[in-house]
Amino acid sequence: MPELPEVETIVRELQGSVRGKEFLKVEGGTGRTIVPSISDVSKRIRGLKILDVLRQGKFIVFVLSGKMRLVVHLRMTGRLTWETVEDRKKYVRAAFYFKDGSVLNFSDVRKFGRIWFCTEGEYLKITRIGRLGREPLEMNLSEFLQLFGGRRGILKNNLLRQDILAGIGNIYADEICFGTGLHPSSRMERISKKTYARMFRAIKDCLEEGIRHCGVSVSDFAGTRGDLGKHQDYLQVYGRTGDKCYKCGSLIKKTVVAGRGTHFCPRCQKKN
DNA sequence: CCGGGCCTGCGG
DNA sequence: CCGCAGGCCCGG
Repeated sequence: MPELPEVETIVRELQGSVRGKEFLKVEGGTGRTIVPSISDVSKRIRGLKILDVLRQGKFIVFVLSGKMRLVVHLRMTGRLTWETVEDRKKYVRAAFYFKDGSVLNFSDVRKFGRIWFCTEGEYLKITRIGRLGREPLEMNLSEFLQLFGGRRGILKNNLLRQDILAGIGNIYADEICFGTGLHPSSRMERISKKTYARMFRAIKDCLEEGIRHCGVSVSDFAGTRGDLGKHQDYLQVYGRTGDKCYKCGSLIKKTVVAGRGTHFCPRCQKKN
């Protein structure tokens, strides 16, 4: 499940490899992976060049010539890999062919992933990037307090809301709660300003460390060259059910919060 | 705020 | 062989 650090890893790799490439065609199976249809996109994308690649939340945005955008969301099991990587051939849902002979594959086991081809004028609405909240790594403490300070409800639900903070998913939400020292089902309205300051640091630390280790590769994530991330070896709670907490030695527990599997240390993380 | 839908693989 | 894995959307 690619979240902000995993998507950032892919985007940084792409920035070093796809700028200036010119599209030839797009091939792939039918279905709803690509919007509009793959034949339509294939015709219209021919001759366009990639000017830049950037990340917005968990979206990957290719800035193309002709005022066009190609936007990718990997959702759960999506991957963008070069064809030279022997990567899940039977799950390739779209293959992007370039004039220089290279091919970028979008593979996706569960078919939740989406690709949009649209104009720069409509891409915010069509892809819902326009509804994203703030980028957590481009925020200072006072902005964070302004954003989170007056909120109500359950902590983890708020961390997962893309319209408040963009890019946090289930893994990093659990890690951020641990870093803050709060149980994921803590009530927002009872969190003190001091604790919010700790949460702000935890958000930055968890995401930046994830990027430094090129993401978490439990389940499906891999980079564009097929290489795996290393951050799974540094997680404090996610996926560590029954293992000892690195801080206090208690056994990590798992429950359900916000409808998702939720990992926490019963001693370090108290409900407020 | 919850739960179902979208999908498939895989673990219990 | 059921149900879990959890991205996002939608309806209630």
